Amino acid sequence: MPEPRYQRRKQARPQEITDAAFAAFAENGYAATRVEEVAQRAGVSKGLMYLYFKTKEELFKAVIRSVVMRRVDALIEVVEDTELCSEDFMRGPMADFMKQVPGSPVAVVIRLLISEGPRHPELVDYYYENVVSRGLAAITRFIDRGVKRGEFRKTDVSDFPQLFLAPVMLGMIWKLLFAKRSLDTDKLIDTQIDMILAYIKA
Amino acid sequence: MPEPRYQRRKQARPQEITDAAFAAFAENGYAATRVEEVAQRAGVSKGLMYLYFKTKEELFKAVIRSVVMRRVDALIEVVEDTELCSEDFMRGPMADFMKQVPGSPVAVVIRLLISEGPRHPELVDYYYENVVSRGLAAITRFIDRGVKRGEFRKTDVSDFPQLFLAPVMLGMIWKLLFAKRSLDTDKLIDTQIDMILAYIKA
DNA sequence: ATACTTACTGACCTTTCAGTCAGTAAGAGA
DNA sequence: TCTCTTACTGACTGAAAGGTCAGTAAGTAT
Repeated sequence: MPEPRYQRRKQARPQEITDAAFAAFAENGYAATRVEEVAQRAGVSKGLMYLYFKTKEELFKAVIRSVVMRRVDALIEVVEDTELCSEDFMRGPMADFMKQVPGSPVAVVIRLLISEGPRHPELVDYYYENVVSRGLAAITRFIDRGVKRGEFRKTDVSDFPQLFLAPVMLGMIWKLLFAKRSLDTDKLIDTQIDMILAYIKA
Repeated sequence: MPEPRYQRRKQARPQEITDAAFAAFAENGYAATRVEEVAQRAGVSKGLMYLYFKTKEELFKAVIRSVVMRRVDALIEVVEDTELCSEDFMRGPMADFMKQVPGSPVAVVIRLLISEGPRHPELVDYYYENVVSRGLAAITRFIDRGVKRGEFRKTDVSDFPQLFLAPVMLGMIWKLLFAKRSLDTDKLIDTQIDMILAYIKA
């Protein structure tokens, strides 16, 4: 009895292909990744790729979406349901969240968006609406709540939630480009949080 | 008498080609830019390109180097030769410098490095040695000088000059990806400087 | 003018890769 | 066991783009 040459797995394929594509894109970027290489990683023929994704570009979009989907709501939920006082929250759960971003798949997505974004405006919009915009809004709500509770002064910071992202962003880029020149991203983030707190505490 | 079909300009060519390539890369990124398109922009035949640059990759490196060369020392000189007190310097010349980075060619270089850097480690090293490392060192010296003068407290900030870059970096990426969602980069930078000052002032 | 050097051209070669499709076999149903 | 459907394969195609090179003409020296 001959070993079956392949299994039919219609329902699992998209995930498998998407995962393989993510790994390949993470290593080499979009342009330098061949569809056939993704197929090999996914243990699938090149032809099948085009059964599930009409073009390489569609595959790219699917990859971004799948990564985004999986971990959007993490921060937002944490922010809304905490019982800690604002300072403890910033130094605790919020700092932890920020620290793990630079090493996460999100960093890869950002890199891909920076490289390919200008040629895929709808994708950038999608990412903005589903991640950036919601994340920033959550931070702003958090700050305003602190103000309302009398823990924080009223400052420019609630207009610039990006101040929280800035060191995370820099940490991401640094890790990506200058991996061998070490930078203590965690401490960088802690210091930024210290500064913000010193600046806004009532 | 027939119009000459071209001029020979051996010495001016490299610059011209490099400038054209920078413009093309800025618009479409490295991978999506055809050598022939660069040639057209430079008003030159495709063949000539390969006379001055052995490969497309060599051209890419030359572009990065030429941009870097032209404006490395700006910040560093300004920092060293000022007579302002540290706070005024940070709010004045230093802030101005930081604010103009996101719209400058440096932003394009960063984007190119993020996209292609992982495949050109020597180029990343070159950029790190000539720009990042020297820039950060200048900032650290500036902070330490402030401490020595009694203007600043001794804080973590002199270990993390990246805190100055972080909002600049975020501003760059934002402009690149989310151009249509406005962000007041200047005010973001001012706020970060406010925060840093509040944190380190003696 | 004439001979000579070489910056420059543009047609061509070659490779690479996204995308296609005729055919095959896995697995479900009868 | 024998269909029958369709998930899947892999050889193929066409086009795009990096790179080459024989030839041409701009400029220079004599």
